[in-house]
Amino acid sequence: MTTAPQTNAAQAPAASGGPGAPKTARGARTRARILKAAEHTFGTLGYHRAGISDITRAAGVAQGTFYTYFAGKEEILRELVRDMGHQVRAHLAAEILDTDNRLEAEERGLRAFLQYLYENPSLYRVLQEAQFVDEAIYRDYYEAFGKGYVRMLANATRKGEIRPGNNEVRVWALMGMSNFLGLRYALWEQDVSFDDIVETLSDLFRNGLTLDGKEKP
Amino acid sequence: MTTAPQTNAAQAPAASGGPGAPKTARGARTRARILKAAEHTFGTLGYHRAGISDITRAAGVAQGTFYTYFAGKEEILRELVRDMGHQVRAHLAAEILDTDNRLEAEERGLRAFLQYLYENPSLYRVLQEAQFVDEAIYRDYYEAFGKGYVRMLANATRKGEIRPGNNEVRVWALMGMSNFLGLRYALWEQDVSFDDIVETLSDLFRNGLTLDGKEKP
DNA sequence: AATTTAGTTGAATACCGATTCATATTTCAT
DNA sequence: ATGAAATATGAATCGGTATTCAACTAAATT
Repeated sequence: MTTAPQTNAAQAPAASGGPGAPKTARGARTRARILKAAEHTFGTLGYHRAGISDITRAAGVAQGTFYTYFAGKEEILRELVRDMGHQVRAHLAAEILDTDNRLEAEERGLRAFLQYLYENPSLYRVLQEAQFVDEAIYRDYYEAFGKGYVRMLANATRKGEIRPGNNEVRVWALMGMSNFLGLRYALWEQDVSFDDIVETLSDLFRNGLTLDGKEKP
Repeated sequence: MTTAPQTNAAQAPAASGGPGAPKTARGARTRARILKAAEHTFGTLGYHRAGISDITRAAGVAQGTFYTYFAGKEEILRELVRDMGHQVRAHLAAEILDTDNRLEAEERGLRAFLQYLYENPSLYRVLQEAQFVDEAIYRDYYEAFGKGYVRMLANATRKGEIRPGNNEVRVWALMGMSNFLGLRYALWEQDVSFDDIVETLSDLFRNGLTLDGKEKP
C-alpha cells in the first residue's frame, strides 16, 4: 500500500499541498484543470474504474503531470471531497441566508440541495465512494455539515421556532432524508417535482406524520 | 463444460444459480460457506480490497472452488445483496408484526433496524458499495424495501392513523433517516442510546418539528 | 466394482493500471 | 539574454489479482 505516512499539512495556504503546490499561474491552472477533470471522471466512471489516464486525458495533460500536483489517486479524491464539501456548504448557506424562520430555511435548503445535486450529480458519487476509500474524509464532510446545521437548530430552539429536542439526532435524520430524496428524485428519476417533495417534508415538519398528537398549539 | 454463457435462470429453485447450482448436500454447504465468507470479507475489507483469495481463505476452500458456484466477483456481490436484503426485510417485518398503530410500528421498526445494523455491520458496507458496482441491485433493494413500506403507510392512511400525503416521498425520507442514523449511531459511535434516537424521531412523527402548526387535533 | 457425475485443488495465465523517471520545454529572476 | 527553477511529457516499470485449467478426489449411480 501507499507507504507514505500521510503527513500532509504545512506548505502553501492556497491548496493543502501535495507533492508541490503550484508556484506559477500556469501550474495553478493545470492543477485546477486536473481537479475538475477528476471530479467529472470519478463522477462518471466511479473512483475505481477511473484511471489516472482517464483523468489526465480529460484534463488534456500527460500522465506524469498528475503527480506534479497530487501524491496519488487517493490524495486527489480527498482534495476533491474537501473542495466539493466547501462548495455545497457555501451554496446552501447563501440560499437560506434571508429566511425568517426555521421552517422556511428547511424548505429552501431542501429545494436548493435537490437542485444542486441535479446540477452537480458528481457530488453524490464522489462523496459516497470516498466513504470507503478514506472514511475520515467522509466523516469530516458530514460532521462539518452537521455542526453548522445543529447550530442553526439551536438558534431556532432558542427563538421558540422549533420544539426542544435532541438536535444532533434530528440533524442526522434530516441529512439522511435529503440524501435519499436527492438520490431518488434528483439523480435517478425526476418523476416528482421538487415542489411536491418540499411540500411533503414541510407538512411533516409542521404537523408530524400522525393525525392526533401535537401537544399544544 | 461450465462455460455456460450466463443465461442463468432455470435449474434449481434454491439459489438463483451461477455457473452451476450445487447438486449435492456437500456442494450446497460449500457454496453457503463461500457466501458467508464473502459477506464477512467484503464487510471488513470492502469490495475492492477484498480478493477472491481472501474470500476462499476465509471459507477454507481453494481459489478455483469459488468459480464452481459463482461466475465472478460481481456475481457473488449481487447474490449477497439479494440475500442480505431478504434477511433484513424478513427480520424487520417480524419485529413489527404485532403493532397496533403506525407510530408504534415506526418506533419498533427504527429500533430494530438500528439494532440489526449494530449486529450486522457488513450489511451497510456491502450494500453501499454494491451501489457503484451494479446500481440495479441497489435500486432493487430499496425499491423492494420501499414498496412494502408504502403499502403499510397506505393502510395506515386508510385507517386514519396518519395524515394523507405523498407516501412514496415519505418512505424515501424515512429510509434515508434510518440509513444515516444507523451509520452514525449504530456503526460509528454508540454515544446516544437507541431509545433516545427513537424518542426523538417519535416526537417528530407525532408533533413535527415546529411549535405551532398542526391543523386540527 | 465399475463408471459416471460432482466437487476440489492450486499453480499458471493474462491483463490492467498506478506510479516512476529521464528527458524536454516553459517560465521567471537577475 | 541566460541560468535556474518549475512544469510537462509519455514510455517503461512493477505489483497485484481475477480468472482459467488440467489433474485429482469424493460421491452417486448402475
